[in-house]
Amino acid sequence: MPVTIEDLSNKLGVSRSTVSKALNDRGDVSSQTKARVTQAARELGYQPSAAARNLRRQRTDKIGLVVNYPIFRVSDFLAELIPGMAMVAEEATCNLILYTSLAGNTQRIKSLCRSREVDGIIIAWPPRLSETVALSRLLADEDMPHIFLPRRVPHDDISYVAADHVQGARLLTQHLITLGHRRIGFERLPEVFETDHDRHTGYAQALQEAGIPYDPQLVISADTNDEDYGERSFCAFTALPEAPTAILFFTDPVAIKVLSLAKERGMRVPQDLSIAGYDGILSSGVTEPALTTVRQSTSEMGELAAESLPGAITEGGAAALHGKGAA
Amino acid sequence: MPVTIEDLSNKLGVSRSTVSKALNDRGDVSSQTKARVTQAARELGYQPSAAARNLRRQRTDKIGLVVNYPIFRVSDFLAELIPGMAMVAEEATCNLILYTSLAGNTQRIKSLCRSREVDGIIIAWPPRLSETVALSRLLADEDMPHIFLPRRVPHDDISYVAADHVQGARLLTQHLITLGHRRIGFERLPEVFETDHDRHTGYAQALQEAGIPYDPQLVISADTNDEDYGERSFCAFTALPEAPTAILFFTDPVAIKVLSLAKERGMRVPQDLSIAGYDGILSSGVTEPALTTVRQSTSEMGELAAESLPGAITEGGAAALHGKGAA
DNA sequence: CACATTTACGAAATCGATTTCGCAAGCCTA
DNA sequence: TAGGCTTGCGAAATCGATTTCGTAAATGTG
Repeated sequence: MPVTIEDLSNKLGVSRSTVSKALNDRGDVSSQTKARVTQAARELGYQPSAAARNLRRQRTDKIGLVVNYPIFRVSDFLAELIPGMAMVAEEATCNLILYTSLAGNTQRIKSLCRSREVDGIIIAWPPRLSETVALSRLLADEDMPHIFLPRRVPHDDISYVAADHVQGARLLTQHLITLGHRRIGFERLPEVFETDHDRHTGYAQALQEAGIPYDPQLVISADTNDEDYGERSFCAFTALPEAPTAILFFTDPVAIKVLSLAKERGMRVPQDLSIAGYDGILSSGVTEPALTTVRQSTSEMGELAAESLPGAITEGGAAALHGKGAA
Repeated sequence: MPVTIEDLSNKLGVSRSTVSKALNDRGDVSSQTKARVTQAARELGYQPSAAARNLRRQRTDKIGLVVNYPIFRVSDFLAELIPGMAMVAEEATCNLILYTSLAGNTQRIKSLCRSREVDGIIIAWPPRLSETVALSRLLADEDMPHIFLPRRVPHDDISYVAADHVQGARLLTQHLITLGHRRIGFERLPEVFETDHDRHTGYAQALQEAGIPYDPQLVISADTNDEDYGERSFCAFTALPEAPTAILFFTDPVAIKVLSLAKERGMRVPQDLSIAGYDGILSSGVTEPALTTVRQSTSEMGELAAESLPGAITEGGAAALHGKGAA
């Protein structure tokens, strides 16, 4: 049985209140008493019970990381995200609690809020916009500070951390233009997230700045997210009457897949076709030729999210927090 | 302010005890009363306070994942490990709490135990053997169920989950032998973990089974873990009077590095040199030529660890738990 | 009908901290 | 020296659940 505050107070012949005040450095305690208490606490290895403390203080110093998506799909991204978040959280004397099986289940999210086992929530991979907004309202109703990651949520009163995809896609496109490309393919994602919208905006901006006309034929929408995704996309581009000399893809795995397809068909990369990805995952370093890619500063985003939440919690109420530039 | 059990009892005109007993399905409550309580709880959206519950029950249904190593070094592995662990834990109505900054700090680990904010601990990447044993003793003294991952701990009373590296290395070596290799290089790791020892055992076993004499010259110890690690290793092997035709490396990143070095020097892989890794990380699928690799079933290990701990906690006292075959 | 047994519920203790508020002793001031 | 202030401490309330145990009513038994 661990040492309790009562054991301490008995041993010292002072009241529990005094012990508590001495250890927490608040209230009226003489410096002598404080010293005696501190000393005894160290000797007995006293550590306050987290449960008792949480109950009384009505806070837990824990942040929930709710992964709102089939987790196996995002584990690469997760690997970058989690370490940073956990470390930053711990610097603020918080810890991260993982919730992987709440996806889409409003009831269970509500339960999580009501049980008050976390002080705030980070929602990784929020659902489509309308649901995200609803989710945010729900959390706000429950007085639960929260933040979305890594997708922009275009509402003034909803907090998120996300890369600046407009800028990212613009830079990437500019890079391809600098290399001499004029016909640049762009693959739209089927999902209706801001991410896709922003990238498209950046792509269009870069074209305009370079005086290249925007050709709708070069913008192809991938219709689903299944296995053949990459292949169908690739075919759609190559089947074009005037095929692009470079293509922008949105996830490196897909770009890598397309790269190998292109090589299979005897195209030389990047001489015949330039392929660009977006995630900057590990593999980009090991493929050959190396993939042109914009690196999302994932770990930074995680850190930012973890940082922002304790602040919002302490100051009471989640302040609107936005933005985060891509590298 | 969330609904408390008192609100419920007031509304229904029954005592708190009755409400609690009804909801937890224990003690004497008439089925009518139980129905009324359940109904009201649903209506009001009552969810018991985690803190109050934890305090009274003296358990938290939380498992600590203590990453006992600079976390950025292991994030790839972590990405595979965490999802499985978290999901399994949640099936057992537990959650994982991340602790990334306790590495080696005995005091803080002791504090974690004493605060009782977790019911059990998974230690990822335990330190060298002697420290691991000491750590296990400490945790046992604190009555904290715990398990080590993913390294074998050769003590009967210490629980761990790890791949069967003897078998894994044996299979990999056999594979190379089947391909016709007779001189197979083996790289020993500088660290004194069982992992290295077991792999070496498996390697030696496979050679013996194939009637190939064990040549100590082919076994090279990497001395440190720095940047040039892969390069020095590679040079050591190629500098041998009779160079190996295949080499076993222990981490895929190193193997991949060596692969590119070999290509730089004009060697053809695998015609001139076979290179084998061990981790089975993503990159193995995207390098060219594909790396021969033994896949550690990381996610399974995570699941196993998460599974074993709640059992040990419930049954009181961590039962000795061992083994886990490699694929 | 008298007595033993169930059944259903509630009062109160408990988990282990924090925090408020009151009180006594010591000190100062006029 | 009487009255007001400060200082240091402790009694008790509180956070919100669970659990033990006692008791009244209902039921069963001879």
